Amino acid sequence: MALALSERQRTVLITIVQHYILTGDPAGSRTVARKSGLNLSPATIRNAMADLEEMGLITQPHASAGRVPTDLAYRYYVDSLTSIPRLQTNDLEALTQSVPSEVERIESLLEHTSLLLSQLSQHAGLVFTPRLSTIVLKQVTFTRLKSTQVLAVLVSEAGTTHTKAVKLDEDLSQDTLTEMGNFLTSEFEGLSLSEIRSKVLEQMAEEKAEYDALFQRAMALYDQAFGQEVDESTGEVIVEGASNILNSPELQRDIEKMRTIFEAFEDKSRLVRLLDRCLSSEDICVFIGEESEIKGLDDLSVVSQSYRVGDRPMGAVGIMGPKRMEYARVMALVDYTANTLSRLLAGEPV
Amino acid sequence: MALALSERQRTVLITIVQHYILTGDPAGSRTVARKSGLNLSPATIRNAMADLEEMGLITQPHASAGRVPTDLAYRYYVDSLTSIPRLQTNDLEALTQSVPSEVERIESLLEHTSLLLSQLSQHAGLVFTPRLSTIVLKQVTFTRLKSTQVLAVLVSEAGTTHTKAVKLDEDLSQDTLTEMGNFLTSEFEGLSLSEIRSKVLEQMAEEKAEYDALFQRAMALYDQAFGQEVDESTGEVIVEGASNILNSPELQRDIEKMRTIFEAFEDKSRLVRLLDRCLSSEDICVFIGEESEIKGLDDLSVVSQSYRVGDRPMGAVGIMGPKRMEYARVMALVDYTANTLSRLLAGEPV
DNA sequence: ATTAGCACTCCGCCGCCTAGAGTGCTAAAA
DNA sequence: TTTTAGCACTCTAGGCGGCGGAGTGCTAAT
Repeated sequence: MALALSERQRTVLITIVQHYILTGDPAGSRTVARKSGLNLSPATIRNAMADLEEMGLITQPHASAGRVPTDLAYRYYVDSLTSIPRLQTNDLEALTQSVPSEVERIESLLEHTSLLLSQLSQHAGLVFTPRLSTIVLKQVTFTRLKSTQVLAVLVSEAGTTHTKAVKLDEDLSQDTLTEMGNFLTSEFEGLSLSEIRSKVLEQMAEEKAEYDALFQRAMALYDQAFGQEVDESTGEVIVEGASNILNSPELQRDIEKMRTIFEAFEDKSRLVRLLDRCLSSEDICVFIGEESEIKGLDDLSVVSQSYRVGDRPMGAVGIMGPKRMEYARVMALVDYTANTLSRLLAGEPV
Repeated sequence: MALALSERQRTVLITIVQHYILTGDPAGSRTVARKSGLNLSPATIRNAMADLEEMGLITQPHASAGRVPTDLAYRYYVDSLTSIPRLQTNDLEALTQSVPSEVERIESLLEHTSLLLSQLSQHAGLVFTPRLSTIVLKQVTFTRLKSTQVLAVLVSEAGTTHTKAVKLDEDLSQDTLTEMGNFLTSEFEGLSLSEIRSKVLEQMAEEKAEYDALFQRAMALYDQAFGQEVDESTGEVIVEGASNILNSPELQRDIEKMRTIFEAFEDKSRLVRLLDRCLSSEDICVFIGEESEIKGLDDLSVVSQSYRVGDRPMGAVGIMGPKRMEYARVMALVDYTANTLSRLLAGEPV
């Protein structure tokens, strides 16, 4: 539903939102009259504000306070930022300085990214790692830990590793295991794990005679290690700088709210759902308050953008902060970071 | 310095500590008189309390409140728990139920352990992972990611993996890399990374002719991947359930304190120092307030115990909570968990 | 050595008030 | 018709005073 606002209403609304974001104080008619640039008296502004209140865009925290934006107003405000603004030059500097010249360990890179986002935004940083099914296989190896205990190690094209210990019925030698790994690698390299998954299921069902026994057992072993995992794994969530939430004056009042927020941060499984909604879109995503549909996050907003390798989305980065955040700046930050990360992962120079 | 307390003073002190731990309220002479079991009037208790106050064991938050234990009193209290108490049966049940029957992924196991500790203790759970130098090598492999980009993967005897991407000057084939990995594995399996480190340095210095060129280059590659890392790596810290800190009424008052606590949680590098102090001792460690020597943790206590594989300590588990915590219960919890973890990692049944 | 009694102190709470901010309404001005 | 000035009204934050309760330290009696 497109909101039909008069030019004046629009200006007043934007002024209120900006004022509130900047100061944290409700905006009164006097303040809006001065700040808006409209050459109108407070009384006139009051009329416009009454309209906006009726439309559910603003409210007063108590009867004789100024007006505060509702979630709807934030939505309107964010939608009115037609394009993602440019990065502020100081942010740009800070970012380019912190970009590592080389990726030594992807896991660390993602953690670092989350931390960086939190530090620059002064909110909580957020990074979703790829879910297993999207990963492209590069190599599989099996390491014999104990008599019937084997560690399956999978290396992806991006350079991430994924392991799982497997218990065997029989005691296989390291040589046999190595051979199995080679088999699987040569057969499946370059395929995504979900593709492999279906191939494995298919071929194990057929039990084609063209494959020798070793390969059959290798596939069984692979399936034992990563089969289920592929379907279930949702990827991880890396949250850094959660303590920044404690900076929000409007949340400091209510310890109970604070607790539910922190619990929401720790409940990774729910956060993952946001990823899905963000991955499907090319554009940057902004979830305001209840839009995240996560209990406990209804006092926060989440800004996130997916990062890609090649054309397909791998995961997402973002920040979580109070609804009263500098959307323009944060969106620029998140967008730039996602792009940089994409390029780093692709091995391109940045 | 051993504190010389009369039997009565001792009883009064313990009573105050226990009362405060249980209720969070300062203990007055009336309360202590009733609770202590001593058949004395409040007035008599008051005398003893005056003595204790003079010794710096208790204070009053304000002039007409009861007494509150100082850090010194907690120390005395903890020291007086001569042996680690038995686990409460309900805790024991909860623990045995949550112990996984099989270890599929050590990283997940450690995370799970931290979470478990936090849930049972209602404080923040803490797990230190082994530092690189103590790890025993099982296998090394190199995976060729791009023309001159190689991923080094190291599998430990315990089943953990450690990776690092390395940039090469020349483009080596996967076959060559595999051979290099095999060389290194056969040469170094069963040695700790720090032992390997010195061997590598030594042999690279000598450049013995008895080793062929491939092996020389393999060692150089290994060194590039893990050489520095071994000396620097401090292991990781896994903190779960940090939000439990928000439950402490005595901390809720002071948001600023809360912030520094959360920041301390996020500053992993400092937490690691505690590990060292705990690893060197066989016994369970209790750091009360400033004893942790970590800025921001001076309002908390840390209880931790190392876990071992075989005889050598690998890392530690623990909890962080308000100084006013049930030390007896928490210590039992941490000790039991550390032992269980040790056994799980050793592959023994639990 | 222990205890009862007492005067004293201090916090937390309640009710009261005031100053300030902001509103909605109405009537006058543009 | 739109805008503005004026005004009465409402509500909050914050300061002030006055308790009641809890706990203490001291002294004198047991």
